[in-house]
Amino acid sequence: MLTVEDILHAIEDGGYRATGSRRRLLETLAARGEGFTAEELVGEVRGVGRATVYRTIRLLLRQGLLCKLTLQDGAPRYSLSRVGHHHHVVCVRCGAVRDFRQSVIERILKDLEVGEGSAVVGHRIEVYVVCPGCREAGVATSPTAATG
Amino acid sequence: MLTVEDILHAIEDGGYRATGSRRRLLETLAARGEGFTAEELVGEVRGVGRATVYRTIRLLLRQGLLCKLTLQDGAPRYSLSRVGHHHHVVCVRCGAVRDFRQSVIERILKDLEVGEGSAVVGHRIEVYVVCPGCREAGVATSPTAATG
DNA sequence: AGCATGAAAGATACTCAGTATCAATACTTG
DNA sequence: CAAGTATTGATACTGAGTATCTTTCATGCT
Ligand SMILES: [Zn+2]
Ligand SMILES: [Zn+2]
Ligand SMILES: [Zn+2]
Ligand SMILES: [Zn+2]
Repeated sequence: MLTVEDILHAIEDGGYRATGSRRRLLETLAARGEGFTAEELVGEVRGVGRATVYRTIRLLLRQGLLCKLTLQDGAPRYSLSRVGHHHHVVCVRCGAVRDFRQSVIERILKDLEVGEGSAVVGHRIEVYVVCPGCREAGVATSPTAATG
Repeated sequence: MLTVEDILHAIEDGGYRATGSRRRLLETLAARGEGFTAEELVGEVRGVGRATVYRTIRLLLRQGLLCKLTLQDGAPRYSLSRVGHHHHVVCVRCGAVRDFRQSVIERILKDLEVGEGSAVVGHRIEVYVVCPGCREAGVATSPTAATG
């Protein structure tokens, strides 16, 4: 997992400035690490405005330093990125995020290109779970809703 | 693919009424079929209010008659559902949607449960493409952005 | 250290997607 | 047809994010 300093360096390498606001934001963000909303950040980091929070998120997304993922209902959520292509396992209760990668799946999705006549330009995979902690604490989960 | 009558019957079977607004909405929606936004529907169906369009969308989603999918940037899009669990291939240019299913992937994602200690409650897979039509008409595509 | 310059920040207004409220209307059933 | 409930429309509102515009900060130069 990337550290605050790693990220600030990456920002500078991209030709942007490592400012105080960005540092404070990154520290807040790193303290959460796995799974948070933009508004949570806005609420938690003090002395940094809403617009700056969103601008920084956009910057980090562009640099590939942050992941934007989608809950079952479409609600957005962010997670610090690890290097390289990967996907996410998200707890539908607490929003905790875990990364994963399965080269088999990558190969299968790449092969879709052939049967399709279309150029594949990307994909998204999200796996929704109830994590062990939430399972203990919680009531019964409704089964997989029709995703399609 | 489901017809308007199929869907109206399913609505009635769910204990809801097959009203004129719902019929008109479904006809507009079926004419598009593959890939549209809620606001496009609002604009295209006449004599049906915004709130009703969104309410009907929500109803159809609950009944599994409609799919809500997510573009690369997180923008929402809808598509008439086919029966059973499946995923989507979406053109990033025109928004056309094609369904697909790969039992291999289903099995792999189910196995994640084991390595995870968590109960898998669902997943989402979206494959982003430039469809043949758009590829002809268009400029060069930027390669897969960091999805993670 | 002092200053010029452009990047970044703050405030605010705005857009887009979707929900809540509530009075008016349309279905259904007796 | 009347009563009662589901549905609708209008409108206001929330949540997520962007645009604009003025002020402030970081940098590099002297
Ligand atoms: Zn992948
Ligand atoms: Zn579908
Ligand atoms: Zn699946
Ligand atoms: Zn990630």
